[in-house]
Amino acid sequence: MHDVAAAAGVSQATVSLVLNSASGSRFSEDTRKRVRDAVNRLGYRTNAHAKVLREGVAGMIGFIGDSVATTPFAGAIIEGAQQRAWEDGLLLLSVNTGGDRELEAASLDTMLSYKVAGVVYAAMYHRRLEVPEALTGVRSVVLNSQDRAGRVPSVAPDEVKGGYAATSRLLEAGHTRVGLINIETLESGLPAAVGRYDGYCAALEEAGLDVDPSLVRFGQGGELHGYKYAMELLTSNNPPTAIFCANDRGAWGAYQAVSDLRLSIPGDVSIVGFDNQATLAPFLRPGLTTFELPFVAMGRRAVDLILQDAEPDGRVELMDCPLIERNSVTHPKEMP
Amino acid sequence: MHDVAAAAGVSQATVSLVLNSASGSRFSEDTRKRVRDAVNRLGYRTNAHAKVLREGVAGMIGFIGDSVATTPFAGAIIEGAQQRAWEDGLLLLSVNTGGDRELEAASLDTMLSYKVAGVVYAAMYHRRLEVPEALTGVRSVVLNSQDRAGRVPSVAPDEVKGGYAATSRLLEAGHTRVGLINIETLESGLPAAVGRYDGYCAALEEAGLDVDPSLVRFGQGGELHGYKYAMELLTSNNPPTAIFCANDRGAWGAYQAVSDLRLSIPGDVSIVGFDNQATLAPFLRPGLTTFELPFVAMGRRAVDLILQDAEPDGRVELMDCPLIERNSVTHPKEMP
DNA sequence: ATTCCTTGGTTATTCGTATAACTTCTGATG
DNA sequence: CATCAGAAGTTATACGAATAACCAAGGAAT
Repeated sequence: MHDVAAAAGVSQATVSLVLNSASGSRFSEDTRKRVRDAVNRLGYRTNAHAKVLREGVAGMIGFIGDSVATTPFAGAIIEGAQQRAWEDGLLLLSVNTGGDRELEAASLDTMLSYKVAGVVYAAMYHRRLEVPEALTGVRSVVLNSQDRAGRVPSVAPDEVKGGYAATSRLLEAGHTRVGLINIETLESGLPAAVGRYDGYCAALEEAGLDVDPSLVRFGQGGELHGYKYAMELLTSNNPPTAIFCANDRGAWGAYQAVSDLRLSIPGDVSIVGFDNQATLAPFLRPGLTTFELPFVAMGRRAVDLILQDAEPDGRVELMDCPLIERNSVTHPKEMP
Repeated sequence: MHDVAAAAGVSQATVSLVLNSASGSRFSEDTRKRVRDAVNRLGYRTNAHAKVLREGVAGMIGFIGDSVATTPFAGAIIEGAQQRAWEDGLLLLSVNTGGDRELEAASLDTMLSYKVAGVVYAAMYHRRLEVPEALTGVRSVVLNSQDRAGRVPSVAPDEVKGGYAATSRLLEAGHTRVGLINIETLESGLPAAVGRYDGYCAALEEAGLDVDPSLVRFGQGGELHGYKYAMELLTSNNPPTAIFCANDRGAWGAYQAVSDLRLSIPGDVSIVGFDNQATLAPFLRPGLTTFELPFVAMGRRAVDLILQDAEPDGRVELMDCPLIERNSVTHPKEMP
């Protein structure tokens, strides 16, 4: 900046003021032009660190994820966060810890020494977690999970609403016997499992139907369990005409079971998935109707909260999972 | 740091020297202890910007990707880069541009103003690309692609070797009629298509076999083309006993074709894929034998080059694609 | 007794930017 | 004619750490 000043024949302060002050008429047009020319001629670029040193806060947001970047699933979360940050001219300082608490603490420490404007603490899958000690006192948001201690605001998918919407989609098509293949037991406490189940029950109840335990299965989220439980449900003596699979991988297993039983989707049985797994759901035949976890939106929202300097309370913000309509749902056979 | 100095009853310089100088005996043990105690008591954390301002270079590496984070595929690339960076205590300053050159230039500019130690320019898929103007003169590496102008060093997968290894795997199992379903035409110039094809030819040649054009197909990488071309190959009057699908999605299509023809894998036809797509290859029945793109290793290597201050030439470093053995390959039927 | 080394510090300066406070000049006004 | 008000800049300082250069005191060597 001193070089630019010298080249333009003005003082360093003038250069700074010309480059930064929005209030127009502080300097003569002539001077402003000389400064801008010198800047271009010399290829001057401001030193962000000097600026931060003076101002106290950097144009960066810390992003700590357990394995977000690697997960095919949740990579979009980082994308959303970064998009939103860039809208305010901020960059993301990111680290994937792979769950290593030591690395987590060390990298968080480094981030804080860089005076990040805030920290997003993102989890690969929706759960209740303990945020690191050093995060208290720092502007931060838990993403795709919830702070168990309830001190840091969280952004997470609305699992209940999702399960409700998925089940409703099938009920509205006219089904009255709707099976559920869940991803985990309720005892696991996994919000995705518990929430989607609750939504399933709520939708049935609202439609005046009872929850029939013989139509509900709890697996481990793999396609093997999807296959096994779909087989069980469809070969029972009073089979469902539709199945809500609480994740797409389970749905894939169900597809294989349906195929092995020489039945067809959606003609004989309608299926709704969950997750809208990019490398799976669109490629199944027929295309799987499913619900999308709003990763990009959640990433955006988390950064939003930081930029808006949200109250550091334990508020949990739940975001809608939009329906991705494809071709695996139709009305039940009996009804025209 | 001044506060710490005051609390410990020494000068700021002493604090700095005690905290940083490796050479032990500069100060008395007593003084050192007083300083360390004060640091802990006050919860002092160094201000990285002040340090950078003096030293001229930050403990950060810029990472610019076109869509790397979102791609289920290549997210691992960012993981590898970050791992390697952190081994030297550096953080990744990352941006996904989605291919927007303007955003790219702007974010690169911001990164440079943060005095990053170097910039990794990563592409979602392997191709030849133009690096941004501002990158010249900056320590940088092109990742998962190659600089067309040949000025920036590149790290990319060894497609030829991969194609060669995939084909060899089938030849070694005893197959002599090996089909190829490629992901693109050779005219596309796509290194993955051209390289894997070249490797295929080289392996056949080495085995003393001719390349039979009737066994080779060029698609667009989707499972639809995989299905179509596998159908063509397998219903021809002299069908192959094994197919090398140049990507896993194509292999998936081929699986469906095999299934529709009431044939079995690997009994009737062996299949090798490419990409080891995490959400696909392990879940096919039988598990797909395929090759992995070394994303983590490439990410690591790119940062490595930056940290080692590699010569800024157009060198291309090719990395091996390891074989992921599953169950889709066996010897041909005729041979016991 | 002077010089010289060692130990254990301190002082002063630098990095690049932002900005409060000051200066100088030119017209206009009472 | 004194003064007051903008316009157009400049000067000086602070942000926080690192480090070259300096200093003081105590012993050892000459």
